[in-house]
Amino acid sequence: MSEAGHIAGAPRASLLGTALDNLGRQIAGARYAEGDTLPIEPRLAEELGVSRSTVREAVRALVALGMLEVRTRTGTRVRPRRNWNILNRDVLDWLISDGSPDTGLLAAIDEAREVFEPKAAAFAAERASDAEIAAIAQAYDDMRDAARTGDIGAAVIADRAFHLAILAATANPILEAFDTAIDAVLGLLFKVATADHEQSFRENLANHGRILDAIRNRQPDAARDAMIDTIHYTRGNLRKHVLEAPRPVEEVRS
Amino acid sequence: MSEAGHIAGAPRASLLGTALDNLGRQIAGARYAEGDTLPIEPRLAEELGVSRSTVREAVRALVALGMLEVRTRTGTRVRPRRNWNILNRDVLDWLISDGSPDTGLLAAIDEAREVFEPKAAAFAAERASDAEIAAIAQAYDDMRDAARTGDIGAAVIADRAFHLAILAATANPILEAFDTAIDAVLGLLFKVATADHEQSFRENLANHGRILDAIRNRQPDAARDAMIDTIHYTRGNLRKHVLEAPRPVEEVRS
DNA sequence: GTGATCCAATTCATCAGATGAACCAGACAT
DNA sequence: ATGTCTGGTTCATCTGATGAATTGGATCAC
Repeated sequence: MSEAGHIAGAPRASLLGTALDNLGRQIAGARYAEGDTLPIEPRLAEELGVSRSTVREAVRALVALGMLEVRTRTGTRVRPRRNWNILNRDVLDWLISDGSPDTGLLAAIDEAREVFEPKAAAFAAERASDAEIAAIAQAYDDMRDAARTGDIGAAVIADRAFHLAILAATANPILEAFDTAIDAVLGLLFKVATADHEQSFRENLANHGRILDAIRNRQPDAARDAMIDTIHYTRGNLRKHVLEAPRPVEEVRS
Repeated sequence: MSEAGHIAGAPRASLLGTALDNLGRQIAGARYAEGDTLPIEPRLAEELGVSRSTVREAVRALVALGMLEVRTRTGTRVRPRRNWNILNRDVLDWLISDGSPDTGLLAAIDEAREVFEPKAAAFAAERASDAEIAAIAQAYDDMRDAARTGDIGAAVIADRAFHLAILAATANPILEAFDTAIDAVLGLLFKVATADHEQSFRENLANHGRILDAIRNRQPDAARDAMIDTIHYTRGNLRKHVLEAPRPVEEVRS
C-alpha cells in the first residue's frame, strides 16, 4: 500500500538497499550518536518509507556489522564506534565518502598503510605467482599510460589496482582484509583528482616501477623500501588535497 | 505453529541467533562451497526450523558480512572467501573455533601479528594515555599472578587482555580492527592450555614486562623490539599446540 | 540452422497483520 | 527497605499474500 520506491526519479536499488544505506549513513554521520536509541521499528519503517520487515532486515545487517545492538523492550541502540567493523566496505563508505569525510579516520588509514604495505610488498616479492605478478605489472602499465596521456583519474584507478594487486599477492587473507581501506582512500583521492596532481603522479610512477621490479626480481627488502617511498609520496597528495582541504568539495572555477 | 525452539533442553539464544550461527557455520565449514547456491528460502526455513522471515534476516546478516549474495530468480550464492569480512568476530569464529580450525588462517593471523603488533607497541609507547598504560599494566599484573599460581587459563586470558590493551592505545581505529584476529588466536590457545604451557608462559612473561616498561618509559623502539620477541615466543606455542596438533581436541588423561 | 523476440515459471522483494516473549518500571505487600 | 507482582512497551516470530525481476526456453522470422 505504501507509495515509497519512487524517491528521486531513479528507481535505483532495492528498497532494502536504500533503506540500509540511509540508516547506515545516518548513524555514521552521527545523526544518532553512540548509545542513542533508534526510533521503534514501526516508526523507523515510517521514516524510511518501507515496511517493518524491511526495516528489520536493514537493522539486522547493521547489527552484523557491529553498529547496532537490539534488545527486546530496550530498543535498538548505536554501539560504540570501536565495535564497528570499520574495514567493511559499506561502513567505510558511510564514514568516508560522505559529504564530510572523517579526516581522523583517513589519517589513521594513511598511517596504517605504512604499517602494512611495505611488508605486504615484501611478501609479494617472495610469493607472488606469475599471474599475480602479471596483474601488478598490468596495473603499472596502466598507470604509466594514464600518466603519459595526462588522465589523472585513470592514473588513480590504476594506482589503486596496483596496490590491491600487491595485497592480493601476499597470500595472507588477514593482510588482504586491509584492501577496503586502501580502496577507500584512493577512491577518495580519485574524486578530488585534478590536473594539479599530474606532476606528483609522474614522479611517483618511478617509485611504483621500483616496487614492480623488486617483486619481479624476488627482492623483498627492495620491494619494502620502494613501497615506503611510494606511500610517503601519496601521503603528500592526501594531506594536501583531502586532509587540509579548507572547505568541502566545491566547484573550482577560474 | 512451528515446533522449533526446544532443540536441546536449553532454549538458549533467539531463533534468529541460532539460525544465523548454524548457517554461518555451515558456509564456513564448506558444506556450501564458494559459488554454491543455497536452497530456496522456504526450504532453508524448513531446514533451519524457522520461518522465512527469520531466514531472510539471517541471510541479510551474512550478505552484510560479504559471505552471501542474493539475487532474484538466481537465488542465494556463497561468495568467494576473499570477499568475506574475515575480521568480523562471528566470521572468524565460524572459521576457527569450529571443530576443525582453519590452520592456514591461523598461520596467516600469526604472520600478520608480526606485521602490525610491533608497530602498535611503538605507537602505544608514543601515545598511550595514563589510563591506557594502567590497563596494560593491569593485564601484565594479572599475567604475572596467574603464572605464579600456575593458572594457565587465566594467564592466557590476561595475555590476550595485554595485547588488546596495547592495540587500544594506538589511537588508530584501523589497527584496532585487527583485535578480533588476536582475540581469536589467543582464545583458541586458551582452549588448549595445559600445564605443559607453564614453562613457556613464565619465560614469555619477561618479554611482556619489557614491553610494558618500554611503553611506560615512552621508548617506541624498545617496545617494538620486545613485542617482536614476544610474538616469536607465542608463535612457538601456537605451532606446537595448535598448528601441529596431531588430532583434534582430546581429553588428556594420565 | 540461426538469431531475435517474447512468454512463462521461478525466486526473491515487500508488505500487512497477528500473536508471543522478554523485559523494565512502578505498585504493592511485607 | 526489600522482595514480589503486574502491567505496558518493544522486539521476536510466524503466516499468508502479492509484486517485481530475471532466466530459460519456446516461438517465429529469415
